Amino acid sequence: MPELKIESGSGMQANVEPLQLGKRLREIRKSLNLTLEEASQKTGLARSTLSKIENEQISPTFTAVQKLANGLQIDIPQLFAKPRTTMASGRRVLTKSGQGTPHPTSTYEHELLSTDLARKKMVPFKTRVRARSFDDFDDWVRHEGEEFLLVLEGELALYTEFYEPVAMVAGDSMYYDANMGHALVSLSETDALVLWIVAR
Amino acid sequence: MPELKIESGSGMQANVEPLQLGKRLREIRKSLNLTLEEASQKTGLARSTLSKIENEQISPTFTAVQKLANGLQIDIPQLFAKPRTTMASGRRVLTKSGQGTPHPTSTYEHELLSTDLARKKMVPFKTRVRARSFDDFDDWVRHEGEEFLLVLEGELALYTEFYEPVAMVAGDSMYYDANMGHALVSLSETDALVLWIVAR
DNA sequence: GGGAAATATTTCCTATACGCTATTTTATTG
DNA sequence: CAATAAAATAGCGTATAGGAAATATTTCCC
Repeated sequence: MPELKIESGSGMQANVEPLQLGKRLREIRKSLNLTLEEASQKTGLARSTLSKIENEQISPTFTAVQKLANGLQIDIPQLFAKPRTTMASGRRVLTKSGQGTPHPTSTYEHELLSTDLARKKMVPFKTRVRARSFDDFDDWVRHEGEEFLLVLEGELALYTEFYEPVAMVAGDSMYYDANMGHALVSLSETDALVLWIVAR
Repeated sequence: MPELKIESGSGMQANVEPLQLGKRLREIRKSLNLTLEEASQKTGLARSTLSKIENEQISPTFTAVQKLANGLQIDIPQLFAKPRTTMASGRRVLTKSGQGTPHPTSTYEHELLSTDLARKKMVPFKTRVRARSFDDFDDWVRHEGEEFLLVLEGELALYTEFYEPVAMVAGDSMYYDANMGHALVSLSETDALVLWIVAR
């Protein structure tokens, strides 16, 4: 399959230079290896209509754009946005079980599940919360961003600033604003295991 | 690769819900303290046209949208983007095991682990990949953002566009750019269970 | 509340987007 | 290279977006 090409010279404001929607759409369709006929099936728009849009012979209505976005699985802001410079396209990092980068602290034992994290949107950990860790709990953790956690093993309590603490068992998950003070303590005799993801 | 058509209601897609462009535009115009007449002057579109667009009586062409964006000094991606306002400080959402919002498709069974997801940075799923789902695999999934996944149960293969497929077992995790085509298939006789997080 | 000014909506006409079918162009195969 | 298939484009009728002016609605005085 062909490489997804990314425009380089698009200005940041859409009004500065007139965003070549048709060209963009053609590139996307090509990168998906679709013919006009196939794209037509997926989007519900006629072959000829797609052709005209791509050749900038007509200016699609917003409903047409919606059908396009839905059918080709592209989201609309992305369609109009200037190309972002993120992680190089085609990158992936596999972490085999237990092979993450260790990161121990007194209460927790973090295992970083993805390297090269500077440019990423999320930072995934697998964290072992030591048994009976309540004594070590003195102050809230608090930082920018949002967190998601899923209990993999054991039982623990999540303390959060504006709420009562909540007990969690394997399978339970929590999503919260990391600016709100938070802390995890194990309730069980054995360690608890948690998947922990932080987004900036 | 075998034949199958693409699900349009996968829930990971950004544009499943209608997106009320007209309502949005009216809000913007009001917030700028502009009358239809003034907006008309700035955009070059007729009063009546603006009115119809705001009342969703017509679907503006892309050229009309460009004029609007130009005249009112808004950039187009922003116009279509969902409200990016971060979650109100101090918020949290607990999801007990098995109590997420179900979201079934032909190959996968998604359980959404956090409600009110539009404003969040991450969208967490727990996904059951049906046993022997290989036959259903037709085309890459591809969208804006980055994904992290952790295998909770079973064995499966992650196919990614620029690499060889990789086999994963419980405890293995993967971080990748979602613009790169990707697809998960189960290798085992039983279903596989995966934690899946998408960041925009 | 009545009247006038400001603002928004509706009407009607013209311009153009969209779909169907025909035609041209590009790719494939012997 | 010819013949054929596949894909993209063009032509034309119909549906709908866009603009000018008329009508309706709201706002603001007194």
